[in-house]
Amino acid sequence: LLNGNDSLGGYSLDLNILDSMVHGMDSGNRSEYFAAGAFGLFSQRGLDAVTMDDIAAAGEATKGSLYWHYKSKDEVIEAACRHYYRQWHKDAQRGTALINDPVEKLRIIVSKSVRSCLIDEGNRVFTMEILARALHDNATREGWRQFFESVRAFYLALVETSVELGLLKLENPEKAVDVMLSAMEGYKLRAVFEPDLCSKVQESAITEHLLSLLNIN
Amino acid sequence: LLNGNDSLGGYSLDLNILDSMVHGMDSGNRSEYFAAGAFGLFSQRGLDAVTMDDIAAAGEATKGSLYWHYKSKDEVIEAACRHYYRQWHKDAQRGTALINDPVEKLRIIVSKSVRSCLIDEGNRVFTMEILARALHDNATREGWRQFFESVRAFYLALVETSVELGLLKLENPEKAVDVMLSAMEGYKLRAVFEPDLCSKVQESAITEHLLSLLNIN
Amino acid sequence: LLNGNDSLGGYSLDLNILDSMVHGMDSGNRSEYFAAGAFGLFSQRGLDAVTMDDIAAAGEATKGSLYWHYKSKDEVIEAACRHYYRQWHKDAQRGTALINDPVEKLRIIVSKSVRSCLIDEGNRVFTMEILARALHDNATREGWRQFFESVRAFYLALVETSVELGLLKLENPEKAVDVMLSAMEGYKLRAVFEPDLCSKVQESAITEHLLSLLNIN
Amino acid sequence: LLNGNDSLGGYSLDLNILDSMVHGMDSGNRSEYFAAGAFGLFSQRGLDAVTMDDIAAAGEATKGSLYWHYKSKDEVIEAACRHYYRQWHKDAQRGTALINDPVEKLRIIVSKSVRSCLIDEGNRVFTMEILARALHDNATREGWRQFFESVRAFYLALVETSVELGLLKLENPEKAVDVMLSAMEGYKLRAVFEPDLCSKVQESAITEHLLSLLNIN
DNA sequence: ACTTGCGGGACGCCCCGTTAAT
DNA sequence: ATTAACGGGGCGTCCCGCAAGT
Repeated sequence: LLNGNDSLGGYSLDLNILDSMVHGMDSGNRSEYFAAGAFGLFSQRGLDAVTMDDIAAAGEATKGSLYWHYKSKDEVIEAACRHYYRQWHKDAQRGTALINDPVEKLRIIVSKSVRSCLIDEGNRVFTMEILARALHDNATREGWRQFFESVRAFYLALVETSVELGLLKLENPEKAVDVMLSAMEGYKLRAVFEPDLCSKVQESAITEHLLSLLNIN
Repeated sequence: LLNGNDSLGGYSLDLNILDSMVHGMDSGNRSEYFAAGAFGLFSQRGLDAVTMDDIAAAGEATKGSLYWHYKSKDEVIEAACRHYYRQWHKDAQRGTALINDPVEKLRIIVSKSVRSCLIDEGNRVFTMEILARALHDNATREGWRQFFESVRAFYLALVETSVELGLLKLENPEKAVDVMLSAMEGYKLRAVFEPDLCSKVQESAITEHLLSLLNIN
Repeated sequence: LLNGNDSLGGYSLDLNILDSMVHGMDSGNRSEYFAAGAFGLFSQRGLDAVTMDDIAAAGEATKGSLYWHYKSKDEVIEAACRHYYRQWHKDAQRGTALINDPVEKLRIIVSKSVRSCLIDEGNRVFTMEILARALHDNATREGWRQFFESVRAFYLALVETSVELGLLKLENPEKAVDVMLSAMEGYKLRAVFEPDLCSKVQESAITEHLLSLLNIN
Repeated sequence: LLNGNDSLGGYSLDLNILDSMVHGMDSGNRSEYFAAGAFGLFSQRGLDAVTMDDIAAAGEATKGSLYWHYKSKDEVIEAACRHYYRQWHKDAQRGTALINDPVEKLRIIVSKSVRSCLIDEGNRVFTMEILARALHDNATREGWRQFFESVRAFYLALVETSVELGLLKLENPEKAVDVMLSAMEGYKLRAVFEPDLCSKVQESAITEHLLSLLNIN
């Protein structure tokens, strides 16, 4: 029988990082509050333009408190990243929890991803900031690499299940997922200087294009 | 008749920015020397990690001298961008000057672009830095937008000529170029955290993939 | 008759501070534990380089606990001083308790002092730290002054007793003690930058020199 | 024949560090002005209590300017030390330039040293601060060690010359100088908490005591 | 009595982009 | 074209309370 949870659970157990991304240990407490606020500021003004004082103020506290939770700005940035990663996985799982058909799941996930990664300006900006930082910071790069890998695995599992069940026809599922993800990143990058490309009007068009790369629709 | 220079000249006259990109006013003198050095430093260490002192030292001069040529760091960054833009266009024109077949031109340009924009790490890093800056700086964004537009126009002119001459079959040339460029940007973005994606080994594979999006080969 | 305790008791009753130095009220409890730990850290890293967190951690407790015992860093430093003062007096009394001959007592005390104040690096470093602090802090200065005065009185009592008993020949006992103590401080100060001066090899040479200033041996 | 300049010049050429102490390269310019001001502040308030802003203000400039001359507070402290070292040597040479008799020279130098190192409170305080710092900072320690060595050599040369000329009777000149210097340091240290010990009233008494250790008078 | 978690200002150093003087 | 000077913060850290638990 088709059981989405199983198929997902299968790899999610292997990738223990995903687990920590979904059920972060920081959730609920003050640290996460700071991280969420920092994420907001970072996505508005950029990593460098946000000071530790700003972050503290956004958390309605002072720097002294902030530095109790995180011992450096680097750690705050890292926490903001984890906040973002967790959000994506939470979103993905919330949206597909009740669905069984893997193709339908793919439709939902792609649609959600377009909305969250491309249309949502805050997320898009934050992502770009982090990637620019990743150019010169190993930890940031590695963090994003792992996140991206988990996303890729997420998609791949669904695609391969769909193919196995005969619901999808793809010669090379892995390559298809890669091309689709690259296309999404391409949109993201171009949106930096062509904001209209990722305006709400384009949402369905982009979604359909990405799905077509997975041979869906 | 098919005349590459004409077809290029056609729109290049319209886009007066392109002209300045190809025949930059700074060329040859001291300012351009600073800009080139700054470009090198920026692509190695990142925009913020490079100080005005570094740039001055790289140009074998002092900060005072640098400030005589450029009145702020912003202007130096802008100049480094122009340096990059010019380089691309010079490269593109040098490579296609003696070729008449537009499809062949496309092959060359795509191949060159892959090498220069994706394989070349310095350029790739600099591009990312600039795009991150463009997120919060209008001038930078506008500059890149114009550059990208000129690149797009460059490709489009060649594609449309090819189609008109029956050398290429494309239902929607504009969209094909867009998809191809998005794919290229996608590679660029993923290469940030997956360096192997743009290693020299992948050069031909990437080139072929991009050309296939233009229905070439 | 010769009674060491009497001669000592004589001034010790006048200087009630000495009493508290020998029978500290903090002894045994948690406060003293903190003070001893702080003393250790101070003599290794210096007063400023040690944070309240460090001291708390050294006492296997948290800062909150430390602040329950002492209400400021100043108080902790003061306590560390008392710890050091007490140690000296305990040491001096333990070493001479069973001896009756005041000259022999002097020999022992000088020898012990050399070992504890000059050869022992921890004590030497701590002393210097405290003296530097005393330059600008009245309380610290006054504390050290009283300690030094008690030490001086200790020596003087023994010297005067010896002279009275005809065991020692000194024209001006007070001056002799002063010169001897100054010489000891001189060694201490020079040892800061000439560590060999107070290495273990020099122990007996220094001791003999100091005793010779009291006309002993 | 007796030629003070020769005898002094003899070792001063050997100790090239002394030369740099007397004819400092910083003299006259702005850097030295900062150093002198810093020295003053340090000797009043202590090394830690003086901020870079204070030093800049004392030099009638801003922090930016100060940081142009010295790249860290450590360097400023080092410069203040050099300022002090130079001062001593200048003073010593100025005072003995026209004198030929080495014993007379010794009288003058000891007298001057008492006045400058012991009676002068600023110098005394600064010295103590530096020595406390030397406890944990190698560079400071080494600097002071070299200075002290140069002072010792200065005295020793005069003493040995005097002995050779039969003007002074000393079995072990080296030891005599050492004992005298230790005694001086002893006064210095005790003056921290017994200010009267180095009050102006005591000047001649101390001087005579120190000279007596060299068997003079 | 003693601990813990957390919060709060203050400020020091360092560095950087930028002008005057010259 | 250059040396010298200028302010303006940012990060990090520190010393210190406060509340609630045990």
